[in-house]
Parts: sequence; C-alpha cells; structure tokens
Amino acid sequence: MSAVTSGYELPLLLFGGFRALIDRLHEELARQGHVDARPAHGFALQAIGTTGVTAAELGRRLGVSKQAAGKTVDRLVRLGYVERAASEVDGRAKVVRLTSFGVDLLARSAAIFDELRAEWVATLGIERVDSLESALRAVVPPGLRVDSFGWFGAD
Amino acid sequence: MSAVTSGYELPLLLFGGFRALIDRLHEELARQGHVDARPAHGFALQAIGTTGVTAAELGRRLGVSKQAAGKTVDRLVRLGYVERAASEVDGRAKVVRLTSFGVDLLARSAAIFDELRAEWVATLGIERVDSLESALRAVVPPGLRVDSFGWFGAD
DNA sequence: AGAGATAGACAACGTGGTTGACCAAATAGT
DNA sequence: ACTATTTGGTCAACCACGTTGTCTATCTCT
Repeated sequence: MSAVTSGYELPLLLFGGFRALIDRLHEELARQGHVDARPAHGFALQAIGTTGVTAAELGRRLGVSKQAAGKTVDRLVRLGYVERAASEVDGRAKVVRLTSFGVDLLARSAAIFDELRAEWVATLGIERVDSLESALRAVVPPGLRVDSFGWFGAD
Repeated sequence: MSAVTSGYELPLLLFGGFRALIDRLHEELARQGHVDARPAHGFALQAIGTTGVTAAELGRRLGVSKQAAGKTVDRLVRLGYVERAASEVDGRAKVVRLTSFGVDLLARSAAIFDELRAEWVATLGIERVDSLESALRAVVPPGLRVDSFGWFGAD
C-alpha cells in the first residue's frame, strides 16, 4: 500500500489530471476547427453564457477587474467568439454576446468532456470515477472561482 | 449510477482540488514568513533542487525557454530565494543555488502538504484518498511537465 | 586551430493580470 | 427637479510570465 505517500504528490496528481483533460480537449478542439482556442477562452465563454453579459459583469463572475475582463473580451472578439452590441436598456453598457462560432466552441467542449470522462470510466470503472468525483466534491470548497488565469504567478 | 454527471464537472473538480491545496499552502506559508511566495516559485525552487542548476538546465526541466527560466531566476533572486554564482567548471555558466531562505520554503512546503493530505484523510478516510491517488496515477500521463505557468493562455 | 554547440543576456512582443484616472450615463437623495 | 454618487467603458502605465530572434563568450569536438 502507499504508506509513504508524500503530500507533495497529491497536488501534482490533481493538476496532472486537470492538465491532461484540458490538453486533450484542445487537441480535439483544434482538430474540429477551433485552432486558436485556449483554455482561458473556454472559461470566459462559459462565464458569458448564452444570454450575454457586460464586461463589468464578466469581471465579477471571473473574479477579475473590469479592465481585465474588457481585454479578454477584446481577444475573444478578435478570434470571432463573441461580439459587442450596445445595450438596449443602458446607454453606457455594451453587451457581449456569443457568436455562433462561440456557441459552437461551447457545444463541442461539452461533448468532448463527456467523451473524456467516458474514457476515464473505461480505464477506471464507473465506481472509481464516481468515487473520485464525490471525494473531490467533499473536499473542494464550493463556489471556487475560476478566475484562475493569472493566479498562478502574480499577486 | 450517476447517469447525468456532465463531463464538464471533472476538470473543475480536479482544478478545484489543486487550487484548494495550493491556496491553503500559501496561506500557511504566508503565516510562516513566506509572504511573497507564489505557486510558480515553489515549482521553480523544486526544479532547482539543493544541488543547483544553470538557467538553461532549469529551462529544460521546466519545459520553457532558457530566457524564460532566466527571468524566473531574476525574480527568485529579487525575493531572496536563490543566488547566482559563477560556475567553477564552465566559464559561461552561472549556477543558481537555493539560499537558506529557499531551502526553508521547500521544507515548510513539504510539511504543509503532508498536513493537508492528512486533513483529506481525516475527512475522506485513508481508503478514499489512496483510491483517488491511484486512480489519478492510472490516468495521468507520466512525465507531465510542470511548465504549466503560462500554458493556460498563450500558445 | 577552426567549426559547431551551448550559456547567458538583450530586445521586442503577446497574453493575462493590476491600479489609477477619466468621461458619460444611470440612479439615489433631498 | 437638481445635485451627488455609483457604475460602465476606456486609456495608460505597469508587472508576471511566456515567446522568438540576435548577439557574444566559452566550451567541445575533430
């Protein structure tokens, strides 16, 4: 048994699993036409959602400043995933909405994640995957932000 | 079985677990005097090791360019975690070595990670933690790089 | 001794974040 | 209704972290 398991390994394994999934996702997305999609884009599109949000609201959801959110939107616009439109109800605001290309990315991502989980089930068995998920649910504080992006290095 | 579990949740849980661990680690490190330590620093110090390496070698270990490694070393020097010394055997090379402050960070990190794993064991039981680790070991490709830093956004 | 590989540094750039300042529009308070 | 404050968007400067390209100095191999 793993009596001498060092606590060092756990974060590495968790990150490794995450990273493996995300790498496979983007491999597959690239193969399906989303060559320029990056991990951060998916999270942002997810936060934008099908209803659309303002940049300020996006910043709140992602846990970053409105300026940072604005820059992210700029990049997404340049890549064709979202577009800005003047708000109908607020003269200051601009609503960021997914383009059909953006909706496509989200849909494909969901499908690919399902496939990847199915692969894990194929190697580990459904019980161990279920157990892994429920263990993590029990131990991960709820409402964890997916700000995540720069969190690694910067203050 | 959990028929409706979306594949979307798995990466989020994995990342959440990782993130929770790292956040707790840095809370505790800050409390113990390492206020300016960032996740990326720990990984770099780990790669430098107690023997010391050149910037180019560090780049190789981290899977980044030697220039990027050099910049990382600059930051670590500024924070007091490492120091540069001319190599005894190679007139071009400068050896990066941990300071005692850097060694201290690594030692405290190891201790804290052990405590955190013990907390998981306390909530989940040893079987579920062992099972989680072995499941991930089976599914994470070995030799996964901890380059990781910028990998989120950039190419 | 000369050719090629390697270490380090410099510059320019891209991505993703931060503050601070500013204007225009919405909203609250008297 | 008219100020006062809050809020949305943007600009500018900066930092962390990565990239490529170029350059010099040194090492290594033939």
